[in-house]
Amino acid sequence: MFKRLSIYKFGKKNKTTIKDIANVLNISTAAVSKALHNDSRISEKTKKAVRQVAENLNYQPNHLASALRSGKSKLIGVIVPKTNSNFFSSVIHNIEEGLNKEGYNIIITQSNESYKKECANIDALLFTQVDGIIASMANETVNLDHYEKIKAAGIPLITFDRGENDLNVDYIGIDDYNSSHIIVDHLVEQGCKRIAHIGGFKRTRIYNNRIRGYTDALKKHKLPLDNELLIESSLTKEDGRAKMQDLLNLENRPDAVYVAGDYAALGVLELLKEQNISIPNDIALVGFGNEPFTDIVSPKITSVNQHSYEIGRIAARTFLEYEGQQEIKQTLKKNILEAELIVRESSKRK
Amino acid sequence: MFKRLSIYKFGKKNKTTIKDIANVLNISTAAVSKALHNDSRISEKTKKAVRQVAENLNYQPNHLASALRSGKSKLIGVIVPKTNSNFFSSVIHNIEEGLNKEGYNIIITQSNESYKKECANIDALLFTQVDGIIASMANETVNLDHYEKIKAAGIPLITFDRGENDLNVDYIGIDDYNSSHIIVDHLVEQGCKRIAHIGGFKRTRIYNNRIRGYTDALKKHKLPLDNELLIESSLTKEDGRAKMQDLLNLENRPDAVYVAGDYAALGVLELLKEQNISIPNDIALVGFGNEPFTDIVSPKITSVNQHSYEIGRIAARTFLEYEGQQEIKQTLKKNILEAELIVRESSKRK
DNA sequence: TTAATTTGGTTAAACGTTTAACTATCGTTT
DNA sequence: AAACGATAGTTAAACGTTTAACCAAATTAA
Repeated sequence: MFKRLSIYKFGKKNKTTIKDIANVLNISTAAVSKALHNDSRISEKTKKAVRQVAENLNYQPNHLASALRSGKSKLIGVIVPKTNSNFFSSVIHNIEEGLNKEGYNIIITQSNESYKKECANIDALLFTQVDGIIASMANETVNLDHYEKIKAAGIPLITFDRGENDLNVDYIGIDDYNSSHIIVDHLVEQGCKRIAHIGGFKRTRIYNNRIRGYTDALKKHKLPLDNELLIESSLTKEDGRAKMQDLLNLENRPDAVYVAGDYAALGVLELLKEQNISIPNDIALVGFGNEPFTDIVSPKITSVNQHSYEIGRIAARTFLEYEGQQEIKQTLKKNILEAELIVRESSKRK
Repeated sequence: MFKRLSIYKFGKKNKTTIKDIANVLNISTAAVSKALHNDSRISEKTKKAVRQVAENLNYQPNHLASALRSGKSKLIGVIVPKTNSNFFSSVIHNIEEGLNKEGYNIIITQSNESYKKECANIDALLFTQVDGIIASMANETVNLDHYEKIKAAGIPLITFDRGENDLNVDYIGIDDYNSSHIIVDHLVEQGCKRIAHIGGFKRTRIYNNRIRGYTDALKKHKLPLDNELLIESSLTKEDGRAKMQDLLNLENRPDAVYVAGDYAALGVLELLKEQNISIPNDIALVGFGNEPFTDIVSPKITSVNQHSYEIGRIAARTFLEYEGQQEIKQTLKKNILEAELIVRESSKRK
């Protein structure tokens, strides 16, 4: 047995090119290229020979060269606020699966909810010559010029979850408006009469829709609309706590809280437990996103499943539909999925 | 106000090139290229003019072309088992931060703990002509041929957290062996006498080190080594439950369990709560990884902080040290950080 | 004054593919 | 027998940069 050397050299790229293959077989590089792409103008015999030699020489196509020549990098950029949430991680996984099949690879970037980082990400992706971008916007993002840049670059832009109507691009997400209806319906059914909503920023489309759904659902059930019970929040765990404390300070406390994000709902849960307020009997709690921890904590938090699988799959498919459609107009598609309420202990008053 | 058109065309890439700039200024493309790279052989006056025109024409360099010509893609591949863990997500963030500064961008791929996916990821990254790869191995991975491929490609390979000694590449991780000592010391201090260890797969270096640390620490404290108390696990939440049940079935139950992963520790916690076994008084519990949920559940789980920040930063720095070192031998570096035990309710017997 | 050096460029090839346009050979049809 | 159509390639340009090698003009040194 030899001990493997612990040292290896960089830069020593003795890469085989199609030229090497061509030389071995005494044919042109064009023939090799065509053979490898299974062009009909090359005989089966030559194709076999080329494949054999390519194998022997351990040929690896140079992606940069083909991308440069063909104008297609076969790379898709993905922008998400954060990867360490189950929702985004799962969406990414499914986008990847859908695109890999067609020979695309994805570049994942995180904005960390920062507008500046999102701009930098877009620049980096365009710089890398991606063939398309699938994005979910940062919370901070209001100005959309950087997204217009993508359109200006002439590549497809597909948004999911956090989109913006003004952008006029494809979108995949759940029906936030109706989700609020489902949640309020459920809480009313459990006997709740004063339902508060700790929502996200109104300027963000999805949160705005949830807010509209909430108010309309209250009207539907002929419940009074109390402005004190509708609160805007950054939806972090800490802000969830803070906003819940505000609600507890009210003279007329709510008997249910619908929080537009699971992390904030977790903050609410902690605060209520600390103050020995019974969940769901004193105050029922519903979160949003169905993050794994909603099923871990005690009491388990009722939440909304956002169908990350479907969203990822549809995003990939949507992009692929544009494939090859050079110079052809984009047909705008909005995919709105029906969300699913997962009822757990935090809102189930037997 | 104009209503923005909801339709835009793809492929219409009227991209400005250095040739366009050269034409405007009536100089050569070489001069433009040099001006943009701040070459000393170009006068300040020309540089200013070039930059101005570039700005006006909204010039965006074609990364593919420069990468092809220079042989450097300025792209670094990152391979992680999963992005939806706080540890990996945080490491990635810090790698990115370190590399962005130097003009590098990263491509994140997930293996989903699958050996096959890991192979596919490496192929995809090499295909994309990344300048280096920073990786943490999948649980499933035993055979290392695909990693040898990276070395064969002549680019730096840096591993973190889940590495392998046989690979002989740079590594950044915590001192797993000593972490076990710290944990056992802590549990002994709390009065525990029969400490079980639900560990990871022995074949994985980090888990093997934790196991060795565990047994050596027991010896150090003159505690008997009971094979029944040392269990190998896949460390999922479900397997954690199952392995804890095995421990509970023993005639002589342990009075403490040190679990090599937080998810498995969570399974343990759930099972113990269901069976009304008091934590930490009947059985003390320690996890590993300091995942955010350890601080959410009740009782909060004592765990080990793996310094994801440092790991990411060092990984980036390690790569950058190779920059420009073409044809120069790699000097093997193993960065072993001291882990930190975060003591919480699950092991604190007042 | 002449040679050497510096300054500020230019020219042309190269990176590894892809692809439009062309060609040579052979078998088939009228 | 001439024309045609397949078949199976070849040639050469192109993608947008970078860079080694070269060069002319201006400046400096001897």
